[in-house]
Amino acid sequence: MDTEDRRVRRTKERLHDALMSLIEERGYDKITVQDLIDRADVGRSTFYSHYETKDDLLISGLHRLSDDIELHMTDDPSANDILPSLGVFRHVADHHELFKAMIGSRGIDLVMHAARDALTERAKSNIDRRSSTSRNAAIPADARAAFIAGSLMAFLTWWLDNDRPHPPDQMAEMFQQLTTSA
Amino acid sequence: MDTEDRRVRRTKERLHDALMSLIEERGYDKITVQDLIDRADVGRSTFYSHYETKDDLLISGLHRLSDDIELHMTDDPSANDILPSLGVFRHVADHHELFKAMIGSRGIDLVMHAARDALTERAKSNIDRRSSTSRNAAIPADARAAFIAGSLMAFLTWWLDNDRPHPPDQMAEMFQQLTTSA
Amino acid sequence: MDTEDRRVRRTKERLHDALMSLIEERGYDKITVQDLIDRADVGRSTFYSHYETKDDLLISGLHRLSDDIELHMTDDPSANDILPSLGVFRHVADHHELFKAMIGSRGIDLVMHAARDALTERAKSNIDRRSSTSRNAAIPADARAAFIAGSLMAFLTWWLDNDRPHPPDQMAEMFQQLTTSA
Amino acid sequence: MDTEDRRVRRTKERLHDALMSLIEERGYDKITVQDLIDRADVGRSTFYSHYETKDDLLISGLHRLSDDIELHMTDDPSANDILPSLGVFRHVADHHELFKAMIGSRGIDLVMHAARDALTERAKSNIDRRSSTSRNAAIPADARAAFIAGSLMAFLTWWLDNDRPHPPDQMAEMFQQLTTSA
DNA sequence: TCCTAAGCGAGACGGTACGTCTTGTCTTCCA
DNA sequence: TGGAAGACAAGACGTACCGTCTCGCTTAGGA
Repeated sequence: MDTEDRRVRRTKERLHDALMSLIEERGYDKITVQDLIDRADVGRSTFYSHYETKDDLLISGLHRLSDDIELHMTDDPSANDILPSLGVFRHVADHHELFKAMIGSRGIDLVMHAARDALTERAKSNIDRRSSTSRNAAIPADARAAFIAGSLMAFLTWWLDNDRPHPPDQMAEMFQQLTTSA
Repeated sequence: MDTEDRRVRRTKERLHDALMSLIEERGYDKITVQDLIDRADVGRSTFYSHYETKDDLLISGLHRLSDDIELHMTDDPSANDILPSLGVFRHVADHHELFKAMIGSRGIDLVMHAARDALTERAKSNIDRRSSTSRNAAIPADARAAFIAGSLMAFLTWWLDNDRPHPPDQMAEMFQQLTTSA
Repeated sequence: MDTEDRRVRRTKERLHDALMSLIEERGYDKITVQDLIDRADVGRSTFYSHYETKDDLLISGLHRLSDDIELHMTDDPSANDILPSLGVFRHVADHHELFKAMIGSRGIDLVMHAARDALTERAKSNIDRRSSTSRNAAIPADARAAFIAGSLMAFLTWWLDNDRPHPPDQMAEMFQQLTTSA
Repeated sequence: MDTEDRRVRRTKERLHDALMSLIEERGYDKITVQDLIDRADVGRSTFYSHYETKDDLLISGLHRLSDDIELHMTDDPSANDILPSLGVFRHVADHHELFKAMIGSRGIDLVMHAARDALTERAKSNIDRRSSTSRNAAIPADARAAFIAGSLMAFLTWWLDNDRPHPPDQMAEMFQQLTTSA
């Protein structure tokens, strides 16, 4: 994978760029594979040799983002929380046009699902680490993790739907407060 | 609506039945309008004269369910919670084959979205009623409601994904515990 | 087949017309299915619900022509020949632009093949009828028929390739002369 | 052409062998350039540097065959016929698997066309040689030649289609008989 | 009792996007 | 330096659904 042809890398790059710009222009659902390859100046079969579907292209793009989020997170002063949400709010704020454009489309579900899975996993490992010390749980760690991650997604969705009425740090603060009992 | 032709009602009935049985057989995504009308023994144009899309048929079916849920809810001893979740868990348990069959399909997102919206609204009004007495919120009622409803959906999803490892009343109990700080 | 939907008939009509006009415009090989349906103002799936391929459309069109040829043939004064060729030469002359446009394309082979098969069959039955009276053949009737029909096609091809240097009746005369020993 | 690189010759050799074996395996139409270069172990660009298309490769292979036929022909005792057909029937019999495999494919038309052209030319020159002595023709030499060559092809086709029911010498005899009046 | 309009089944249709396939060109790298 | 390897643009293909439409049939409910 790291010894990928330079041409291949450029092709993928162009496809991702095309996807992003098209999402902002007309929304994820209204994009066809033809649109993508026209914009990216790429052959149809080339597209299909790299990605299975439009969704595949979107998801594969998320991996890049998640690395980015990771950075935000490690900077997080509240790193001792189960889910250091500040990084997430910041990241979403940074790309809010993109997220806004995706709302209402089927694509947002894909993104949300992938994000929730990643966050759930992270929450799970944080809970496990902590549980070794404090034993209080009548509630399975899995369930707690799913709850926390899902809550964050819901909170995030509300935030975006309402055009981010509060800054990221306030959002993180509220989220922290709402989940102290978890 | 209540003066609806008897034939019309029967047609709709057959379409909903067809949808439900097909969902359990092969999952929501793999159903086409053609499948529906074949199964329901209904003409193509008849389908489109009643519903705009397959999604429309699904959503319209949810209204029946929500009435059903309402019943569960009013029976709920924990009716003084912001969201009386027990009824929801019970209802989902009652139809778990259906929900299981929808998981992974695009349809579940529609259902979840509709359900979350309904729950959010309910939570909102409960919070408002309560807030008039106790004034504690640095957190907007909207956000609280979205958080609560979203959390419930996430918790529900985890429950279904893991084949309902606990009975509804235990789930409701846990949910209650996790959201006391909200 | 004769109780065919009026709409269906019109659709087929338009497709055949489109094919013919496009053949004359740019030659059979350069026509795509998309061209056909654009010209005929017909949906892609409609095309495929009636015909399997472009070739299929062409061949199915030949049946109409063969009826036409049949007429020419029965008028033929030389109807006692094994193959009354005059009708064929006349028919080809009537549509020479079409045939000219097909020369060199893959389509001409389809047409020629179909025509040869039809003519072979006709020759065969004529020979059989005659053979009952005069028994002279060391050569199987099948072979004779194939020979006669193939010869006519070859003669026809030469005629077209050289821009019909002789009128149909002269051509028929020559053909008659060349095949007396058959 | 005769100073062709040894490597080049080997490459061409392998491509022709690949073509022949693939034709017998699955028929001409089902062969792609990719199949050919895989079988011949040759690079894609290498193929295109030597041949323009798959058809080109096929046709270029025919030249070898025609040399072979030429040998058969000169051996022919009936060399005073307009077309010494015995050599042709023998040659086809020698390669009947190949020809059988091509029947029904688009490739047979290419071969037939090329063969007919060669035979027509040969017939033409024979007729011209003879005509200087016997003057009988109301029929142009061109037309006669086309007729003879086309007849032979048709006869040949019938022979192959019916799995060569008679030996080559009998076929040549019949053909001779059918074309005495030409 | 008739008759007239709505509801309906059947299914043809135009249209859009899909994922596959093959072609011929072009680039890179190796022997 | 020529050929193998193979990525690529291009674009036709046949398939799958969609939502619209026309057509008769049937089946009440009002005249």
